[in-house]
Amino acid sequence: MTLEREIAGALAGILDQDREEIEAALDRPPRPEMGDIALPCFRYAKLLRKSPAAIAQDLKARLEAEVPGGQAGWFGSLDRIEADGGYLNFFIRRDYRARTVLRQSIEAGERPGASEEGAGRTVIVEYSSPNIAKPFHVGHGFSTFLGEAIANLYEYGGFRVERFNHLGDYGTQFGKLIVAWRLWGDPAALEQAPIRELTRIYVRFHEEADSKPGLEDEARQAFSRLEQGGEAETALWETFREVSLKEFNKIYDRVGIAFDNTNGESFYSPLIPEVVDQLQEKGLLEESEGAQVVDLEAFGLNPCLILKSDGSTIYASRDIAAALWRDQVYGFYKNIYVVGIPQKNHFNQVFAVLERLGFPKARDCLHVAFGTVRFAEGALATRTGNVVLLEDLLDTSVAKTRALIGDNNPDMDPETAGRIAERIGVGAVRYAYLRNSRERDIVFSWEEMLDFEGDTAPYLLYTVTRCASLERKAPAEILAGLDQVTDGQLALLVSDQEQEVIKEIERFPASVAAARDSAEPSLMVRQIMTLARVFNSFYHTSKILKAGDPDLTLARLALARAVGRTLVAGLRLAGIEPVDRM
RNA sequence: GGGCAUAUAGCUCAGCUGGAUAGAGCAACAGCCUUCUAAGCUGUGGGUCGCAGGUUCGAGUCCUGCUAUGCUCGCCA
Repeated sequence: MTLEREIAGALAGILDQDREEIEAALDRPPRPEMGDIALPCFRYAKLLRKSPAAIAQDLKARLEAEVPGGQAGWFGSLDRIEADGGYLNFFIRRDYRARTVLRQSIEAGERPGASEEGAGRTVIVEYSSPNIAKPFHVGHGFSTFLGEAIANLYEYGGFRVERFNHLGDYGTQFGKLIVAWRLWGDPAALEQAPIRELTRIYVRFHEEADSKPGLEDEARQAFSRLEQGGEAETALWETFREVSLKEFNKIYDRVGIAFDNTNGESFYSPLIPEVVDQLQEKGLLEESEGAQVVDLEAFGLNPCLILKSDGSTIYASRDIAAALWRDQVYGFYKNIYVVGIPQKNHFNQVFAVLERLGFPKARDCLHVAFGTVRFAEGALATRTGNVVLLEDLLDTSVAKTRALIGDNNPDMDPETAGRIAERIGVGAVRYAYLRNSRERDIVFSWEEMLDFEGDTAPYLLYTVTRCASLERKAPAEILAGLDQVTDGQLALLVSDQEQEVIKEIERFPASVAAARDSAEPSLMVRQIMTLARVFNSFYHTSKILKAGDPDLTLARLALARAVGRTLVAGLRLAGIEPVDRM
């Protein structure tokens, strides 16, 4: 039972109110010197016909009278209770917090905040999902890194996670590509730099299509033949898909992301007729302007187009078929789409059609939307070549890191330095995608992406290296006692700064759960940033190895170890690989 | 025009179900490396929380209207 619940229970008896309501009313004071748990008494003023301040005073007196101090129960974990204006403030004993929180952290080991609550349930996370034949640019980084973090968070909660890369490998754009290839394709260039060559002809297609409107029609016909299994078209499409995937995999390998399933849109296309049958059976399909649509007026949405007037499929039909297929094969608990905000309407329509179909898990399909990566001057655009490739961003970040290591740590051997630079450089970029709430746009700026000070991954990693360094430098006889640190030693950590660090260690599991449940890694990322800040502040004002008292040194080393493990766990969830020196 | 977002310090952003003096980072300025990694730490300045009403003991937070910006609205994905 939590302390909040105990307090709420005691207060409920005195106030003659519902315990759960009181527990919900409990708050955290804005500053540590005001206590740890607060009850605002304003709402009881009318009922009790007393001022909030008088109520707080009264509650304090009653609690102290009814539960004599020094007991072993929950009251014993409190240092004192104060009435401050209309607030009743509870102060937790510092020694109690130090030994309970750190003991728990020690027991959790490398996996603080991990749980098995998701055992037996499968979560599908669809993310990254680049378009074949198009460059993998910094815009794709958002879905890729956000999705990976969300997948990690679910795994950490004991869920079985299926990572889906829903490749954009179908649609009219491939008609365009086929037409363009036949007109201008250069096989040698495709061999050398496939995506560059495919982008080149794709861009050229759009340039020429402006003056030759017939090209667009040709492209639609080419796609139609592809969908009907035309041999020449299929062979070309397979080549495009294969060479593109090979290039994408270079990036995925580099950032340590491995998908369980790379079925693209093409995979689901053959499943659509069955969906169409089902829709027809239920009388949901209507003809409108030659196309087949599902009315969604009951959902406040426009009709969803299922089949175009030429009978070919569209992305909505593919997504509907995909959701049904995924449940058949995986029996998912949740089916999560990590896709940008602009597709909000599309997913609302898809989910609404699923619901009209009577699909029982329509509401377990979730669109986890995120903002747009753009330049200050405007959107990223493949067609005009106005893009920054993710690979170039990573290379630049790693190179800058490598130079910094050279300055700061000239003795490090080049191989180690290179390996560490790769982790830090990539981590810095990943962090930039995860630190803000996901629905915010990211205005791309080299300067901000390559900033390694303050609210950045290098700051977090630097803090980890400090913790690691302390253990490296600790005398062997002290280190030997670290695994057997006693409650009595831990209870020495009662300074303001030590307590702030301990509070943040305590908050970590809840921040992990909150980040997972709201598919918002920034909640956890920001929390470990706070932990790192309070630790660095402590580190600068307090001696650890030279604390003077061996017991205190041991306790502080235990604290540093707990900080290091918590930060490492959080960084890994964010997809950032830690380093132990830099 | 309909729908959905967003608006907080010079810049980038936090602010949990309404609660005590609105917080970080960057930038600016002033300090701190013979001492556990200075990619760090400490301090200073900087805010009519887009505007106007309303609800409430109490509003950055909830409601209404307005303004600005972004996204979206069947045969692209």
